[in-house]
Amino acid sequence: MSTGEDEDSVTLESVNSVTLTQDSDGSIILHCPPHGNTHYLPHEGDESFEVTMTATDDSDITEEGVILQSEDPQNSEEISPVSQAWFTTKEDKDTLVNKGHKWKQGMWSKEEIDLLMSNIQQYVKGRGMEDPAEIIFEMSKEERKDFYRSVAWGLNRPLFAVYRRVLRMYDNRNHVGKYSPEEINKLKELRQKHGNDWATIGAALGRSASSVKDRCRLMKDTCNTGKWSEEEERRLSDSVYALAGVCPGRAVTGGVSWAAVADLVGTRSEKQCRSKWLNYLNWKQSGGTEWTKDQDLSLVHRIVELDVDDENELKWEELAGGWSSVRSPQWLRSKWWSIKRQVANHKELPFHVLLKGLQELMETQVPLGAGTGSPPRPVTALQIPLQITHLASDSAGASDTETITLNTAALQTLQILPSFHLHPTGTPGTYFLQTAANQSLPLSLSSNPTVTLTASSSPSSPEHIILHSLSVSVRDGATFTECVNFQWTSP
DNA sequence: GACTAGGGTAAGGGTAATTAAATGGG
DNA sequence: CCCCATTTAATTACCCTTACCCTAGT
Repeated sequence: MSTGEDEDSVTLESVNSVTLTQDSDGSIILHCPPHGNTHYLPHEGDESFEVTMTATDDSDITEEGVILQSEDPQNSEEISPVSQAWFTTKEDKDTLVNKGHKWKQGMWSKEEIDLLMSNIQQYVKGRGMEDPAEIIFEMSKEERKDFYRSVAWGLNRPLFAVYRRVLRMYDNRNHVGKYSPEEINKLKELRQKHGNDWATIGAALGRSASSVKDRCRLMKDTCNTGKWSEEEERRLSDSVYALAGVCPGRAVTGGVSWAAVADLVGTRSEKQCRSKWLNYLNWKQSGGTEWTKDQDLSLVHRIVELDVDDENELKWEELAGGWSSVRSPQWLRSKWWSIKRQVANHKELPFHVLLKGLQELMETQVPLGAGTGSPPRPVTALQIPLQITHLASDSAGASDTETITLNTAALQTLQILPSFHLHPTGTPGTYFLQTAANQSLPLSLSSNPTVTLTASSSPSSPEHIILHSLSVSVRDGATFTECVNFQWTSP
C-alpha cells in the first residue's frame, strides 16, 4: 500500500468535522479531528445521509440489521464432574480424561476468568451480599458451604484449582506491585527471624504469603546480577548436563531441578539459571544458528497449520522441533509473543482472527509495529479486510441509507481513533479499514456489532463527505448496548 | 481407628511484563 | 563519535501444580 500517497491526502483537516475524501488514485480517506470531539450535536437531516454497516457472519439478519443470535450452546451442558470434586492426584485426572471429560489446566483464559467472575457475582447477588471477599475471607467454611462448588460451574478445572484462583484474585495483599528497597530489607530481616513461615512474614509486610515466598526465591546472598561471566556459563552447562545425565551438546529443555543447578553454579539463583539456560546457553552449546526475520513468518505458518482454536492448545515442544535456530520451546513461545504484540489490540482478538491477520500482514509486507516515518513508534493496529458492497456517494443531499457489509471479525477489531483510513486494495469492493492504536473497543467474541455512520456532502467541495456521527452498537446476549457514539459538530 | 471431604502449606516449575544493556544505523 | 530507535538479555511480579499436611465428621 502506498503510504506516501496516503500521507499526501491528509491535507484536508477540518477541525471540528470528519471528512471522507477520495484522492486521485481512488483511495478513500476518513478524517476525524485530532482530539475526537465527542460531544453530542443533534443535527437534522439537511444534507446528510446515513451509511449503516452491519456485521454479518453466516447468521441471519432482521430488517433492522439486528442479528438474531444463534442459541447458546453452553446451557445444555451437564455439570462437569471435573469441577465437582477436590481432586489432587494424577490418577483422578487420568480416569476422568479417559472417560472423555475435559480437563483444563495451566493459565486461565479470559473466557474462564469471565465465567468465574460472573459465577461469583451471581452467588453473591443471590445471597444479597455485595462483596465476595466477605465470603472468601470472613465466613467460616460452614457458612460458605457450597460456595466453591457453585462458582466452579461450567469450568473444566478441579475444585482446588478454582479455589486457588479465587483466593489469589480477591486477596488484596496479592497484587501490591514492586518491592521497595525498604521492603526488601525488612523482608531479609523477617526471613532471618521466621525462616520459611511465609504467612507470618507476609502478614508483617502486608503481602501475601506466596508473594514473599516468591520474592525470597529471587534473592540469594551469594547471587551475582547482570552479565554472566564465561566461567559462570561453563559452570551452568556442566551442572545442567550433569544433572540431566546427558552428554554435553545435547539439547536439554527441562527435567532438571533448577534449585539443584543453582546450588552447583553457586553464584546465581534458580530463576537466573533457568532463564539463562533456556534462552541462550542450551542453544549455544548445541551449536544453534541465528533466528532470521523470515522465520517469523514460518512460525506463524506452522501455527496456522496446527489449526487450534485456543492459543494455549499449542504444543510448544512440538513446534520447537526441527529448527536449529530455536533456543528452547519456552524461547520460541516468547518469540511468538513478541510477534503477536506488534498488533496493538492483540488481546481483544480471537485467536484465529489474530493469526489470519498476522499472516496476511506479514505476507503482504505491511510493516508491523514501528512505522517507517519519523513519528515515534506509531504502533499500528491490525488491518482488517472490509467487504463494502456499495457506498453512497451519488445523490448528494438525499437522505440515504446504505448498507455496508463487513464480517464480524472485522468489527471485533475496530478501534475508534482520532483518524482512520479506508483505502482500497485494488480489488474493487475490497477495502481495508485501518485504525491506529490505543483506543480499542472491547468487543467480545459473541458480539455482533452494528456500525452506523452519518455523513453529508460538503457544499463547497462536493467530492468531500463530512462524517457527522459514528456509532457502534454491540449486542451482548439479549441486550443491545451502545458502546460508542461519536458526534462531531460542523464548523 | 480408618477413611474422607474440605481446606491448607511450602516448594518449585512456569508465564508475562518490565527494565537494563547491547547493537546497529544515520 | 554521538545519538537515537530497536533488539535482546536479564529481572521481577505474578501464576499454577505437586506433594504433602491437618482437621472435623462419619
